[in-house]
Amino acid sequence: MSKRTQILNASETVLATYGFYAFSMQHVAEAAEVAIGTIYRYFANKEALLCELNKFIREDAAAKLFNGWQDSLSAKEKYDLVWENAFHCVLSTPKRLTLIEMLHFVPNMHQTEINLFEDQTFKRLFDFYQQGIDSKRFLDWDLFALFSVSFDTSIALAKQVIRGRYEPNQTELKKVRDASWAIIQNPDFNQQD
Amino acid sequence: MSKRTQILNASETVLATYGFYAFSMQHVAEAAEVAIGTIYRYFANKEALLCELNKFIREDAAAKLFNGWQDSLSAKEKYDLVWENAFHCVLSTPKRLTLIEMLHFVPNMHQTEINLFEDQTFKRLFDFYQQGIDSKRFLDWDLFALFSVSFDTSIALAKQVIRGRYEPNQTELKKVRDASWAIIQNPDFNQQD
Amino acid sequence: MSKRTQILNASETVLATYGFYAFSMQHVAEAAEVAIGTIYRYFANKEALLCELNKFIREDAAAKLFNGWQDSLSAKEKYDLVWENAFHCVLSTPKRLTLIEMLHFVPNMHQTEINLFEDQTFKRLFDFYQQGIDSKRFLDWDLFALFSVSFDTSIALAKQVIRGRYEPNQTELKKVRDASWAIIQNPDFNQQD
Amino acid sequence: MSKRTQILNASETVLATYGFYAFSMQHVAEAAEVAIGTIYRYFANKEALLCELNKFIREDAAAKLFNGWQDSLSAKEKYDLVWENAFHCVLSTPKRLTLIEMLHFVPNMHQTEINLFEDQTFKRLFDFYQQGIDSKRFLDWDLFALFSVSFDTSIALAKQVIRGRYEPNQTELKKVRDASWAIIQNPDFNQQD
DNA sequence: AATGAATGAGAATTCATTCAT
DNA sequence: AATGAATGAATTCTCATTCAT
Repeated sequence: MSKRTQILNASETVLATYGFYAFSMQHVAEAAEVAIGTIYRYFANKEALLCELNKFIREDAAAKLFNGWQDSLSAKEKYDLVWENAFHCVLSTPKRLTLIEMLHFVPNMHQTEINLFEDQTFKRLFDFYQQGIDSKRFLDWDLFALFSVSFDTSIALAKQVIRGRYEPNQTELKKVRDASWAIIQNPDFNQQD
Repeated sequence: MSKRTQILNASETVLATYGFYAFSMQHVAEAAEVAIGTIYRYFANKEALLCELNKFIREDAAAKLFNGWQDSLSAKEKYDLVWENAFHCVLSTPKRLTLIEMLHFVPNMHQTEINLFEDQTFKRLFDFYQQGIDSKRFLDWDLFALFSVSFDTSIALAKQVIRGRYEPNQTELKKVRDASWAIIQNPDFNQQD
Repeated sequence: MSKRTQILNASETVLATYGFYAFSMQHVAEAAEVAIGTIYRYFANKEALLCELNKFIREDAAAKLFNGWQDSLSAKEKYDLVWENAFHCVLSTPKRLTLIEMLHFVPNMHQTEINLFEDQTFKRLFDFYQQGIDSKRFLDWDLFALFSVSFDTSIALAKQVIRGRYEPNQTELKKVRDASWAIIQNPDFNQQD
Repeated sequence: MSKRTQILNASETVLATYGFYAFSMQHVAEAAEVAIGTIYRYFANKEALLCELNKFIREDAAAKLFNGWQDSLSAKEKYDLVWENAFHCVLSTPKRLTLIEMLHFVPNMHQTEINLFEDQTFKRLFDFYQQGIDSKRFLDWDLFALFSVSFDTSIALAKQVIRGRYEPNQTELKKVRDASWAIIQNPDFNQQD
């Protein structure tokens, strides 16, 4: 693993452990097992490191999200895959969602840039929804309104697990997932089936 | 407004504006228009201030969430009220959700304490759901699984608005809200109606 | 003495002792017997401290230069006073000339600003020369050409003393001083006397 | 040009541009277009580099000062040559005087060593003055007192030009030069002429 | 109760120097 | 000989906290 990646991984670990509250270059250096000066060979300063970490995390998250995706899968299979990937992804790195939120506060990290970046990494998911809308398979709502009642439920549920409020249960999980799929279906279209 | 409240309000403002990144007692003192020393008359130290801020924000959020709640309202009316209150509450203080996440990282702020505190502030909502489950009006799922596909959609949608991805639209909003209500209804129960 | 002055004095001492080579805020703080943080209460940063030091030194030098000046003195008495003040001033703070040179290298310290400042502090001397030129008492040269062969000799001589090349000797000193006065006299004017 | 000379030249450039304030081995390496490690092949460390630079600058200055010097020239011609060489030398490398001053602050660079070195490089000029004194052509003053009212005026005038206070003018320049020559002549001796 | 100057530990950053290639 | 990545001590600067007024 390259020094750069080593440092980025260490940064995520430190941030997830201590938060910004105690995110120091010293801690990162120790966690990455490099000298402090080495960090500055790869990143101009703390701010730059955090910006790069932002991208790094989002890219990694996107990769995990689409793990197993094949164009040959049916729409429902694709949905199930992504919904479950998201659920497990949040659970496996429970602090990440918070990290992503926190990284919004890094100076010079602007929403529009982040959105552009997200557009690219989540393009496949956005396209999937847009096709559903265009083909009348899904309700004729705004894409992001559909999101909030379907895909986002996987994240909402995972958060309840993280908070210790909910024990994941395979059967019930499938029910939630299927309900979130059902809710966005266009009744008219499915009658045609 | 008491000096204490003045300081807590200023703290939220500073935190929402600069994040932890630049959350200093100096900034808080300036925003609250008091001397630094004065903060220490009301809060033992920075950590204590942040813990109190955590409670302060949650209490305020809870109050806003149940604004207009009356026991005489019907179940659906109660749901609509809370769903919409949550939606507008997130929109009116868009950084709050992140603040709440970030405050988890303050040392000596433990998940179990927070959960206990949340249990109290959101008791009414939890009870509302539990009654729905017990009376078979809602699906026989875990309370928090229900949450994730119903109430949580208001927050997911508000977040899309904050991200600039979605323009709130009264008609569509109601559709989302109603769909999130519909999805947790027990079909057997409603047939009885 | 105010803390600010304490710090400026200490800064000159440290700079004169170690040069920029080892001019650290730590050294200044120790020499001024204050905490490092205290320096930052009076000066925004190291650069600002050096800029203020520049002014401080120049003001002090100007005060010493004109010590004893009275409008009632004759032209020659005024010249002798300033020439000798300059000579002793350089000798009493032998590193100052170098400091002044070095301070030109502080970023954001620009020649035009310095000249404006010098114009004010040395105004009396410039006026004195200008009157000499206008009244035809002095040679009809450029003011600063006159300077270089008269007033500047006091500094050139003092530097030789500092370098250990020359032992000041009251009688000879007067000869140099008087020669430097003689050289700028306008022969035509003095014939009129 | 040898790598060593390349590095010394780059050192002067960097020093003249940024001062000690930002004189780093990194900057020198970039300016010299060599790798940092290469500097250490030619100079033991930064201090050694600066000491060598000191010599390098002084040797170069001495060479320029006596450029065109021939024993066959008359005393006045020699004086004019050196006076003007000095004047143009200061103007062509305006930061050098300050550099030389600043290099005094490099640790282990002692005044006596520097004087010894100067004695060698300026020997010709010192001898010239001493012969003038011995032959009664010049005033019977200390050598360095004579210096301050004659040769040093060329440097004083050049400094006024650097400061932007004076525009060099060929005719006037000669007047200043000649006046500085006239002032050190022994009237008794010249009557003999 | 309120103030804000003073403190100094700790964080970010720089940079001389080393050393494996 | 030449390179430049890696190091970590030293430096600048910040900021929580104290305390005399």
